[in-house]
Formats: sequence, structure tokens, C-alpha cells
Amino acid sequence: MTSPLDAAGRSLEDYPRPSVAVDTAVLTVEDGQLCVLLVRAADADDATAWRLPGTFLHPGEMLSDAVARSLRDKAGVTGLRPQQLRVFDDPQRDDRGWVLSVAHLDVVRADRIPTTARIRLAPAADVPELPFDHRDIIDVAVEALQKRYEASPDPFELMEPAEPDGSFTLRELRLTHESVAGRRLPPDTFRRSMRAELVETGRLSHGRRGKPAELYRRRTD
Amino acid sequence: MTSPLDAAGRSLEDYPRPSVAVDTAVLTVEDGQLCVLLVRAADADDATAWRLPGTFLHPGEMLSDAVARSLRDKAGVTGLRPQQLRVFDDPQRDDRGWVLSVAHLDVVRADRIPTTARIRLAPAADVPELPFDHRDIIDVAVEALQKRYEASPDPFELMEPAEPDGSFTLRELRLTHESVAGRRLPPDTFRRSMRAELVETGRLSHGRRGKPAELYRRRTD
DNA sequence: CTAATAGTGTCTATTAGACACTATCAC
DNA sequence: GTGATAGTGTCTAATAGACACTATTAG
Repeated sequence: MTSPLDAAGRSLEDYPRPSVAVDTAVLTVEDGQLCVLLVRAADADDATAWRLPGTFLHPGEMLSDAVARSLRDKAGVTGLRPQQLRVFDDPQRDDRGWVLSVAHLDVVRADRIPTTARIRLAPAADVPELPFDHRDIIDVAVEALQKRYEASPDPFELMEPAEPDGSFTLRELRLTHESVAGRRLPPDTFRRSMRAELVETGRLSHGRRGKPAELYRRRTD
Repeated sequence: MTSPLDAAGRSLEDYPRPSVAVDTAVLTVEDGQLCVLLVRAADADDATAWRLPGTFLHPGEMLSDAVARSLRDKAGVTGLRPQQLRVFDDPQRDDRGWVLSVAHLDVVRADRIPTTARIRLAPAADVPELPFDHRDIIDVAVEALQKRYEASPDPFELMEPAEPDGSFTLRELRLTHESVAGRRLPPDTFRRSMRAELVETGRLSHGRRGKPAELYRRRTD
């Protein structure tokens, strides 16, 4: 890599640079509750051992790749679509030094999170004390997630499909959205607002109590 | 500053770090048109000389402070409220090396921008060719600005006050919003949607053609 | 007077929520 | 049958846009 000089006659290497980290709030739904994934750090005392998974950005790496790497290495979770939230840049936020953190949101089905002693899910509405500004990151992530779910049907595919072909009933979709929103949603209004983005399969869901429900699929366009 | 060791036994200084820059799309309205401020770089050939003002983040500095510093030093503009947009992180985006850019939006009245040979305003809808990903930054900034203006009356105070006490007519407010939105806005609907966030002064604007208009002020709560 | 601008009344279409009602299943 | 769930009809309130109408000024 070349090191051209700037207007002051110095190259990039002559300026101090910050460490850049990514920290990710991985949100999921477990037992109808919106939860965030925490990992137990090895190099910390017990009080601040649990935190969001994160890592330092490697040379030449995209932020989204760093997120994917940290989630794979620290939580055994793969195949996600990280969404950038914002940079946390308080110079005092990390007592190890000058560290910027680019906060991310990611979402995964709970059954794809391995169960180990170093991983735990905490209800997003009631997280324990966390180091750095990880609590703020979670708040921003939850807000971003709820906004996405107001606009489209289960955009992160949190819903566990009851049907083998991936189709679902409006009830299943609504329960997922209720978990994300943290409140009940009126069934009739929910149906009408989501139906424009769904296609009927023509098949029905049987085996449960009550009238069989139509099975829908997401619109593919 | 101490340099504690991490899990791998290395301190932060042992890892390569990126340069972190801020680049800011300073938007303004001139002659009823939404414009972006460009500065002429000294260390570039003519084709890519014009660009968004930016700078490298200094140690211990907040991003918003770096934005304020770059705008003061490069464009002679002060007193703004930068809003973070997002990080541009393509490893190839800057051929000088590994440089992340945190894009920002800021807004200033055109009469507060000095006129020099190193500064120019370009219509946001028709910017010239720009280096790096500065064109993308402008697009994101314009979108963010338009969204803010849909929700509240001139939140960045772009409007040039005709009255010495800062009050204004709904026509003046609407013309400012039309410049930002890039299209005409229906006067009656605009009035009704903005009135909840305004307070009447009880005074009237005289001296122009037509019926005198009521003078309003922004709600202070 | 006329042209221009300010401001209001009101109609329509759309939407979210509320609520009642019918439909169809398990049991 | 009963109870539960699915789905629809429809009323209301709120809202944006369209459009007509009145009000008040400059010139």
C-alpha cells in the first residue's frame, strides 16, 4: 500500500488512529418475549462479564463481515444480515483506550442459537447491568427492529414455520409481531395491514382448535 | 493511559487500526433550491478537487466535534448541529489507505456560508462528479433532511426571518419546505399539518400584496 | 376596480381501531 | 351441542388532498 502525503506533508500513518469495534445486539424471540443475546467475556470480572458480542475490525474488513465473524466466533451463530445502527464515540466509553464502536442490529431465530455456558438470552425489556454503552445499543436496536416490523411481515424471518414449505397462518405471523412489539395487536387490523404483502397458498392449516386458517407466503417481488 | 491485555494477551496497540474520517453534507437553500456545500481540496487534481468537507478524527475527539472543526476550518461555518448518518466502510473507498468515513448531515442558512474561491454550492439534485462515495453521502443526507422537514416546521432554521423578532408567515415557512422537498406543497394542507407546532403572535405581516398573513413562532416546548 | 395572497369550509378517499357478526373446526 | 379460532362487514375518528369560497390587501 502506498502512503501518499497529504496537504500537511504527512501520510495517514503519521496520525493517531482509534481502534474500531463492532458491537451487535442480536435480538430473538423466545417464549413470546423479545430477547437479546449476551456472551460471557473471559477477560472480565463477574460484574461485567456479560456483554454484547463484539470484535475489533480487521484490516480490509467490512463492518458487516466483522459482525458476522464476531457472531460466529463468540456465539456460534451464522447466516445473518447485520444492519448498522450508529457509531458510539464517547472517548471515555472504553477504559482500555480510544475505541469507537459501530453498533449493529441482527436478528436470528432462537432455535439457531447454541446453548452453552458462555451464551445467554436476556429479555430486552429487562437487561442486566452491562459494561460500556451496551444498554444504549440494545435500546436503539429494539426501536429499529420494531420499526421494521411495523412496515412488513416478519422481515427477519423470526417466525418458526409450522408448515414444512414455509407457509404460515396470520395468527402465527401476528404472534411473532406481538412478541417484537411487546404488546397485543388487534387481529382484524393486523390482517388487513399485512395482507397486501402476502400471497395466499390456497391451502388451509388444520389440526388446531377452531376454524382452519388460510396459509400465506411472503410476496416474492 | 494504561494498555491492559486482552484475551489473546495483546493490548489494543498491537492491532492495526483504520483511519477514521468524518465527511459532512452541509445542505442549504439558495434561490429556492436545495444545495450542498463543496470545498476545493488543495492536494488533488482538478477532476476531483471539489468534495465534501471532511477531516480525520483527532484523539479524544467526538465525531460531532470533528465535524464542527472541519466545517470551521474548511468552510468558515460555525454553530451547527451535525447529525450522524452512517459509516461508509468499503476498504477500497480511499486509495490512500484504510479509511472509514462517518457521514454526517448538517444544515446552515446560505447567508452564513462565506463566499471564497475554495467554496461552492452545488444543487443537491445535480451534483458534479465527486471523489470517494461523496455522492452517496449526499443522497442519504437529502433523504434524512426531507424526512425531518415532513415532521416539523423548519427544524434546522433554514428560513431567513423577514421579521426582526424571528416570527414568520406560513407562506415563508412553506416556501422553505418546498425548497427542501423539491416540489410544491398544497398551502391548505401544509397549514393544517404545521399549525399544531406553531403559536400565533397575534401580529400580522404587512407591506406585501394580498391579505396580510398572521405571524407565527415555533412552539417552545 | 383587479390581481394576488391568506385563510376556512367541506367533500372525498384512505386508514386504524373497535366491535359485532358469521364460519368452521376440535372436543 | 360448546368453546375457540378465522375471517368479514361496518361504524367511527383522524387525516391528506382537492377544491371552492370568502377576506383583505396593493396598486
